[in-house]
Amino acid sequence: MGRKRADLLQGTLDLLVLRVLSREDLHGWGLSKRIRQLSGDVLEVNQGSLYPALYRLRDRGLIEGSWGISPEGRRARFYRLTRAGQKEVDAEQENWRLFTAAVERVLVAD
Amino acid sequence: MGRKRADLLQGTLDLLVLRVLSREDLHGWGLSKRIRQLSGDVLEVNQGSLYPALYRLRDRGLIEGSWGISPEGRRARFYRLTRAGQKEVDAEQENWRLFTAAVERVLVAD
DNA sequence: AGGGATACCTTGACTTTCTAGGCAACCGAT
DNA sequence: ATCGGTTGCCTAGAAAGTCAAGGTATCCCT
Repeated sequence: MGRKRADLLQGTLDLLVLRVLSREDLHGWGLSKRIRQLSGDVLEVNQGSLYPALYRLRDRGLIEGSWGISPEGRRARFYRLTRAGQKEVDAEQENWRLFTAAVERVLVAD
Repeated sequence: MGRKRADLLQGTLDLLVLRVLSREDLHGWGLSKRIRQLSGDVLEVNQGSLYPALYRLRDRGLIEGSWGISPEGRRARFYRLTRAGQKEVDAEQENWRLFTAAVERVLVAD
């Protein structure tokens, strides 16, 4: 019900995850912290949204996961972009830009 | 399943409707055409999304509707912003800007 | 008579997100 | 030794918004 700040708009989470993973392989927990940090503490990624999103992306063949050891020395599953994911992130970002530009046009119309 | 663009991101429709109504009173059909036109034919508003959105906004007390005659001479329900709606549109727009700026920061990081 | 445009409205499925948990291992402090 | 905090993964159920696909009615033009 209440609209908090930090609530994500449907569809943006996939793009954010893909874009961050396009720069570095990360595990879920780290991804969450990275997105929050990069966004300047504006975007909060819920675990309950993140993991389902990762499985979605994996099922679509855009990312792959493998177990490893986190910088903190814990067992963690690291994700990396597949070839398809590298293409998808560019497409989705282009899309996002087109979309926000269109919204902006409506917002500022004369 | 397929993701077309023109699909709206959840949450933006309310803002678009409020912003357009903040400049002119319109009925559903006209609102739909106006948003498409202002966005440069990028944003398509489905009737099945628009009417529920209008009722939501009405139930939240942000807009009011009244029957009238459209420019084409047809019976149509015109909506206008309430006082609360005028405040809300500014708040939601500010919110949208903060959100997109945060996303952009993640997208272009280093 | 028929088709197209205008205009309103509803239903059901679908997708995504959120809330709110659970589980486990590790670490520092008491 | 145990307690709380952190790291880390995962899931179930509910809530919300959008979409596809309808239906209804009136008006106008051919």
